Amino acid sequence: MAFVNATADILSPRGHAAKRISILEAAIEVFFREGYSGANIDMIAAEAGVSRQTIYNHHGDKEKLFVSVVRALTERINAGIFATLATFPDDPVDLRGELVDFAVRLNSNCISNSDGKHLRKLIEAEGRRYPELFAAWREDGPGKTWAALAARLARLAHGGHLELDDPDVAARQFLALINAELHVSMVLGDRVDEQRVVSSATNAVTTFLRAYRKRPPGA
Amino acid sequence: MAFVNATADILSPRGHAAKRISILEAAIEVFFREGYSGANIDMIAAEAGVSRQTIYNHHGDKEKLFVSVVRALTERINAGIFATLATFPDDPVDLRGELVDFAVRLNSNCISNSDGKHLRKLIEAEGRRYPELFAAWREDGPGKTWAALAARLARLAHGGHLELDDPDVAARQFLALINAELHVSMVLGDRVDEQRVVSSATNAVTTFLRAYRKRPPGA
DNA sequence: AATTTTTTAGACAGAGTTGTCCAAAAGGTC
DNA sequence: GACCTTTTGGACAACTCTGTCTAAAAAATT
Repeated sequence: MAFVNATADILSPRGHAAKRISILEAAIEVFFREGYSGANIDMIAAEAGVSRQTIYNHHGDKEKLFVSVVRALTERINAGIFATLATFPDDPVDLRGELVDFAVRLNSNCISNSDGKHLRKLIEAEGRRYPELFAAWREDGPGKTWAALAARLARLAHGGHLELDDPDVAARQFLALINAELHVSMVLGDRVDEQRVVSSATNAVTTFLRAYRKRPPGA
Repeated sequence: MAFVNATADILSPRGHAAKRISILEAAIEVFFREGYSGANIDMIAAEAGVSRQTIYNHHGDKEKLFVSVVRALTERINAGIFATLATFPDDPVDLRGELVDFAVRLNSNCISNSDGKHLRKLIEAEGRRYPELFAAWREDGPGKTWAALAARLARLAHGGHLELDDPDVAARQFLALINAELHVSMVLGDRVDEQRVVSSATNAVTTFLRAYRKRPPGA
């Protein structure tokens, strides 16, 4: 029975579903490298170790495959971001050190890792061609993560560690500062080593705290 | 005489040279919209109001045309950035207000204008395919403009208006903060109205000055 | 082991693209 | 007006890509 079979595939990825995954991974890589127009199904088939027909069986056509790629990336990245946000310092002993550590985690696990690079490029390259798809990304991605980070910062302010006019603005600035020194390298695909991530995060947190750390009332 | 003719064309853009320019403008638009692979010569010819053969006469082939497009954009943008940098406050009466004005000018004239959007997308999409071309951009673009902005900030520090550890870091952070609230909109091609540019610049300068403004020694 | 599902390789038509060629037309120069 | 250069439109071969179709092989299920 085809139906029962398909259900089993979703639950335990072997055989049929294993191919689906390897097709998706290969498609991410090829769309990233070549862009939507430049990518062709044969490249993806070769990279996935699968015949062309199998791709059409699984995903219908090139455009549907592309949509699946974007959805898969968005889900994975969002999961990663929320997992990392859960490690945001709650009631810090060493505010500066803990913020730097958090910034480094956020950067290396979510923003400058391979999923992050892949999705960012697909959005920049094809966002205008698929408005509804990327509008969804925008709400689920930047929209939610900004709000979640703003809530965390607001809590620090409430706990007397920070002094914020507008947590949303502060959240966006925090993210912008974290990437200030890495942006160009990431766009051109240079290797971003851990050391530079740390130094960028350190500089970012230093500036952020100079602007937003609560100062003793008397001094 | 062909040679004399060509020279005249370069000096006064009419006839021959006028076509060259309209081809270049059309190519910018089409490469931006469709990407390198997705763009085709017939689209560019139609948009330029020119026959396909004329494009081949002027630019050789698709790849050479693309290189010309990137060079033209880079030159224009650099000229704009340096012109704007010349308006950086030298000995400010109202530091905050003048920095906000400068940030707004930099953003609307250089970063979020159409050349800026076009070049940014071409770099993101095709940078890895033309390493030497984009390495040149990187040195002429971010490299020089960062250094120039850093020098301006250092002068403000020397004049007693700011307190900087590292002018280079401060310059990159200043640029990052200016775009903190506009980045996503620009990537997806939304209309960025003047009001949001101003509000983003205001927030950026507020934070920047909280971190870097020289404080009276006693307080 | 028999049966059903999935995968494969290859061929294929249809469409699109690049870059060249050519003869006629248009434009500019002396 | 005669001459030279540039532009044009159209035709063209070579190539690439998508998506379909087939029959045979492989894999999974019962």
